[in-house]
Amino acid sequence: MTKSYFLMKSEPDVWSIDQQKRAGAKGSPWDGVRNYQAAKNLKKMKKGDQCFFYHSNIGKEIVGVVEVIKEAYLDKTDKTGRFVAVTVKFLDKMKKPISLEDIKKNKQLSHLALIKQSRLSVMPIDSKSWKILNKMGKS
DNA sequence: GCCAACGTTGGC
DNA sequence: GCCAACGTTGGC
Repeated sequence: MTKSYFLMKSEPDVWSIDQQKRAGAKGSPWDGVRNYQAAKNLKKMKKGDQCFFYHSNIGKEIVGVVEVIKEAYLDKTDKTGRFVAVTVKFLDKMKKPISLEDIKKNKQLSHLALIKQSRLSVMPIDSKSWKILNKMGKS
């Protein structure tokens, strides 16, 4: 089974990596997504897939990694019943957060939707970029 | 706080 | 089904 990788954005004001950490092994729902493209990406997630946790607006950096523990289900916070949520649990925090600035500087990462489509909040990350970013977050 | 980019809504 | 108006996201 090969894992897929993603990146999810959250405003730390609303939901931060530290809150995710406090949620512990039970994890917590990643809900509130109201965009079809993002929802499509949520539906692609399988148990065991990993996602970068990105702080938007404040920080603008990848701050950690979470793991999908429950695959897409109807988002209870969505009255229209059109959108889905997944459940994720905290895995790791970056030794060094990876700033958007640094990601932009890396030519190997210039194809990422994070840069090209700034408004998309859930996006796939290819395994090569995943490795590069993980490396960046360690040093 | 501003505004560009872009997604959604609703009138026709 | 088109598109103008409007709303939201997120970088700066």
